[in-house]
Amino acid sequence: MADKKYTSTQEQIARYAKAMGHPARIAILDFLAQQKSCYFGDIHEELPIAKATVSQHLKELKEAGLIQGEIETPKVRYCINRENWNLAKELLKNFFNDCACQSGKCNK
Amino acid sequence: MADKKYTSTQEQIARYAKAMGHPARIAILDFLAQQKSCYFGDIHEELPIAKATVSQHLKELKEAGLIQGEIETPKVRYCINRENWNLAKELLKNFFNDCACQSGKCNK
DNA sequence: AGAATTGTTCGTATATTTGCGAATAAGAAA
DNA sequence: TTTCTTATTCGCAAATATACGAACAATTCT
Repeated sequence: MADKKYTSTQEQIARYAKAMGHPARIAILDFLAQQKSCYFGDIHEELPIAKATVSQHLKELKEAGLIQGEIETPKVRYCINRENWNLAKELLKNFFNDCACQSGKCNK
Repeated sequence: MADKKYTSTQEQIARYAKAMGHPARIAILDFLAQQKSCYFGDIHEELPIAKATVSQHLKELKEAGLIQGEIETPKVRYCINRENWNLAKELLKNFFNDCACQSGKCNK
């Protein structure tokens, strides 16, 4: 059981999943996905948390690659990072589809 | 921005995502999905972590509903919880598909 | 009964996450 | 220049998560 590591695919899936592992971040992604607005202020208004916390969640999503932000003085515009969004989508789709459950071979 | 909450769908997606937010847990799900075996010992052999830690990860996956376990003395058999697995799959599929990116309306 | 096998639980240490208010930065407006 | 708006960063506290070895529990084997 020693010196085993995880595959890079497993690491990547876990990374995206972790970024999505908080309701506030899902709400942010939902909001950006709907294109209601891309500005920090509007995102903040949508959430029940302080702006410092919103900023932190945005940072995590950005570091995971799911969103990107650019300054549009005096505001900051965020949006879905399309490329990585689709990558995450694919990885998760395959992850779920590769289960034997799909072919009815799952015990129980 | 006060007294807003998250939708139950957002909470549920975040819950599944959080459970999947660690490489070890993805590896466990991969392993169970492939039906290579369902026994604790075999899962443990596959991972670079102590059995106490494996047990903990399994507990989290079980609490999130993604797997289930039953004693098969003297071993313990784990397997994917098919119903919730498919639910997670659907929720995530919709989550990713509902993005305006999909229709090419995503800015940038 | 005693020993071996299989996993879980306990106790503990360390690291990360979540959250907030206050302080800060940077450009726009007065 | 001072002030206002907008958002990030800092400093801190509290809660969770991650990981391990040792102790336990439950059953089987000798």
